[in-house]
Amino acid sequence: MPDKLLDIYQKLSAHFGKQNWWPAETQFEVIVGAILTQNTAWRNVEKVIKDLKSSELLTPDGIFRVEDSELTDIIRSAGYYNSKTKKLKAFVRFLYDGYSGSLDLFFDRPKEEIRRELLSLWGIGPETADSILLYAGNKRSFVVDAYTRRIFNRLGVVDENINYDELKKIFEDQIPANLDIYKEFHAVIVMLGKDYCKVRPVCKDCPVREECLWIKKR
DNA sequence: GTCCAGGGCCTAC
DNA sequence: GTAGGCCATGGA
Repeated sequence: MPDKLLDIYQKLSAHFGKQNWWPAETQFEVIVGAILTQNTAWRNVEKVIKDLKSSELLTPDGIFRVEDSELTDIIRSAGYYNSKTKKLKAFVRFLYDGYSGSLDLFFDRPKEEIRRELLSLWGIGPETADSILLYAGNKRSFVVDAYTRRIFNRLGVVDENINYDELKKIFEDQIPANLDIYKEFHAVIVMLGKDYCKVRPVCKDCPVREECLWIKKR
């Protein structure tokens, strides 16, 4: 069944509707959100984004200039505030060092090159790099997260211990080379994960329960 | 009180 | 190269 992934996508898409991810007004807001939401519930990030905006700090220049202690204070409710302060600072320092603080310059290169560079930064791992590439840079780079691995393991598509790059490649090999599908597929995966496919799943009314092997062998 | 959330880094084997 | 510990808040 070569089109299994697309089949799942159609079902999720029909069930959840268009998500128009990532919810952000600027490229930089996507990047900040991607770092702040690492292992953190999005609702805890929303407040911080709002506060950064009202403090007029949600720009490369703003993050570059703000004192570490003030930044830590503002992002506190997103958790891991010490390391996230360092991560945000590391990114804007890199952006100024290499690209005069310009995201347009930064993104105006082949995606493989951008990805390697993002991964070399402290605090940016594969998921954050791919989120930035896809939702801030509009590059086709599929985002894999804990939900993706859990869901497609339960659906019988992959082993639960499959590594990040292998799982990413499976998606990129099988879905159409379409930016909108890349964005929406990951978005509805997260919706499914949040609403149904949690660590302790809520299988009643799950839109893909018919194809879920995990339910059957439970 | 316990578990979990749109990860990633560091250290030990 | 990988398993385990660590980082921390807020909601269920």
